[in-house]
Amino acid sequence: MTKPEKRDEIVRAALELIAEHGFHGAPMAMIADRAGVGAGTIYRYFENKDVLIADLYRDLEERIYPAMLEGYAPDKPIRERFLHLGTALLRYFINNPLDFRYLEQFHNSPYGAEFRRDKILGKKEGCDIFRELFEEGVSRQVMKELPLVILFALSFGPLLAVARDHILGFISLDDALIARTIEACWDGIRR
Amino acid sequence: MTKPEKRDEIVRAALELIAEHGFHGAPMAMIADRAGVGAGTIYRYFENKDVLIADLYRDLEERIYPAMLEGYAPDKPIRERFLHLGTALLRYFINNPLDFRYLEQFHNSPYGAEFRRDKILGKKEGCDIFRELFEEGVSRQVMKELPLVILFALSFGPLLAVARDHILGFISLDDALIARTIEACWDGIRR
Amino acid sequence: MTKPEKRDEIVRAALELIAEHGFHGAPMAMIADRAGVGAGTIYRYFENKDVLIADLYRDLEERIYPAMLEGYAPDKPIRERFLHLGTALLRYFINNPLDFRYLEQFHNSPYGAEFRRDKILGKKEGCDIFRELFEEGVSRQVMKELPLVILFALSFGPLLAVARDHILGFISLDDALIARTIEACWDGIRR
Amino acid sequence: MTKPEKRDEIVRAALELIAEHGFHGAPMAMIADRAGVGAGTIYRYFENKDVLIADLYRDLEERIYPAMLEGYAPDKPIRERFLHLGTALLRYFINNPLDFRYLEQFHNSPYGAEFRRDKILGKKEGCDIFRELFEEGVSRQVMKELPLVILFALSFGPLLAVARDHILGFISLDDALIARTIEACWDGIRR
DNA sequence: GATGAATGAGCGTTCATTCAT
DNA sequence: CATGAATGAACGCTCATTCAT
Repeated sequence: MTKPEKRDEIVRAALELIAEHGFHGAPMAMIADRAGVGAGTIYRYFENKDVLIADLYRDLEERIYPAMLEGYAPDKPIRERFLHLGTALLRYFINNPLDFRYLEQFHNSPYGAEFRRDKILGKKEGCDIFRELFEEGVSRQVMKELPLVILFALSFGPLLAVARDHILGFISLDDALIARTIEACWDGIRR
Repeated sequence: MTKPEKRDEIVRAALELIAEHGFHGAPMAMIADRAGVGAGTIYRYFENKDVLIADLYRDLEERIYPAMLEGYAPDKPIRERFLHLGTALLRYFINNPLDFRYLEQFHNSPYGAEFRRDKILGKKEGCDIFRELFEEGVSRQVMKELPLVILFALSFGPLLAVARDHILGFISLDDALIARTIEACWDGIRR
Repeated sequence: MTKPEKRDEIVRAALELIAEHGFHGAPMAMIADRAGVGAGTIYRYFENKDVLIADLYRDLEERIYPAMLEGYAPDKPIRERFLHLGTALLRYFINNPLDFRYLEQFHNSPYGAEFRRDKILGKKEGCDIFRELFEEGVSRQVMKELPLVILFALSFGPLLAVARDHILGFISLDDALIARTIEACWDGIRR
Repeated sequence: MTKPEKRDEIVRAALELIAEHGFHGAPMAMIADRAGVGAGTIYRYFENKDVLIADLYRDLEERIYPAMLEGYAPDKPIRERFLHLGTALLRYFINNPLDFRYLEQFHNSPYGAEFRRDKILGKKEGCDIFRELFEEGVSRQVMKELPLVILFALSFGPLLAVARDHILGFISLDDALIARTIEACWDGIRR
């Protein structure tokens, strides 16, 4: 087994366990076990548990960004672009519930404190596309003239809540419901 | 020092520490220390840490509900009622950031798993008022015909996100901004 | 409630709880509760838990001694005297299982270490009657010429074992079985 | 230091401390200390304290049984067989006082409650040999026609008492005294 | 004198991390 | 390199004892 494969196994095991049982329910020994490596091996790839957790988070972001951008057409109207991004993100969460659960665990924990500013996608890559969209929307007077942070909240707030409800089984989202939900988000931010 | 005062000190200390550092970062000994009591004393008032955490949550709910209902006029139009409740809740969180942070910690943890369904205010009293409002709004065709769960998400999602941003200092909400935010939420759910 | 009554209640409660659940299962607070007194009150009558436990033991001894001597006729033959004492003791244990269980708990614990030498009845009063009997039996060549300690062992060993078995329900002793058991003990020590 | 050596050290330390001070007087930390290992190390070999205690007991049984059967001749007369077993057992206790003290602690404790019925050696292997002997003795009319439980009591009761007295230094048993004691036990049960 | 709330040392146990193999 | 046995600090919790009322 070569190096990157081992790292992947560790990351996968950690994601599963933490998503399912929280940080509390995922001791390093258990992660090592599930990954099929020795406990000490984890420390060859990650300095300590905090670093593992943070790296895992970054891995996640890098998976979400391309999923969101697939089929994205920057020259379409703002509304359509918003609907595309929102739908893609919500779909990603629904199709990757472990990722979603991990994200929630991470954000709501001391581990994620330093990353919190960045919301779902941080101020890095993934977020830029939304930021640009919002800035364009505001300047073109298509969206409400509200601080970016609030536009984010109006978009991601419902989106995350709805994803959680679906994953926890409180509701079952089909394509129609997803579309209507994202449209309702749009109603919240549009002029 | 009489009985209720000690209980209050413990509750206050636990709220502070848990809101600030999470459940993990608030050992019983530290809570006792901050409360100015012996470690064993906590167990005179709370059977164990889980019970302390759950009781703390219930205390919180009982403070939020009346704050939200103050000045509530059930005979006013649906929109105004929604704005009242949303504004009151957001204001409460802004004025009681510790309560808000605790609530978030609680919901996102095994402790709060059983309460999760109930969203912010549980399916108990506090939530009923929102549920009734939504049901009335839908049946009177003032609100979108969406599942209740989604209407909740469209309302509370942004509200909580905005509260978090304010408390973490990413934005400073004044009365005007609060009003515009809640109105944007309304735009999301209204027909 | 006057002083001696309170003491009695404490002693009774402690006996019950310790006999039933062992020293481990009988915290001072529980004893106080069962006795209907405050936790601190126990310390007016007993310096600490060890003293309570030792005093309780002495109380017990003082109840057993007269029970054993009732109807004892020092001028009867040695065999008959032995049978009387053995039967009386076994009967006492069967009729007072709590006392017996406590005695066992006590002897087999660090608390009883210093008393162990004295066997069931210590080298005090209660034991003297047996010692005298054994000494007389040996010197009159009615009993085996064995060290007193061994004669004690041959008498009390089976007696206690049989009492325990009865109390734990492994056997049900009736008058006939009691008599035959004590007679078998006699066979063990007699010439 | 390899694996079994560490386990052995822990078992030895636990045996010593528990035999000497009882379960209460042998905290895990103290056992670890005496064994020369870290506190957590014990838990690699024993799930928890209860399991350590029960395993220790089983270890003991497995040492006693063969010691008792060494040189045992099943075709010798019943009396001789009884004398052999009794002598061997008493000798074992005298030569292994720690084992004896541990056994007593164990039987008289909640830990040993489930094993109590089985007397010294449980109803497993070790005990069967005695049971068979008694059953044969009764059916051949060599022993008194008493319930097995009582025959056990008449045999083990004195044996254990005498072992205890020797170990506590109240008497010093030599070969002659051992023989005469076991013979006295035989007198108790024989016809 | 009686109380019982308060105490804190001490318990059994977990787990992130290390390091000899 | 990879391992996993070993570690010990830190946790949640109990309970004998004290002392203000």
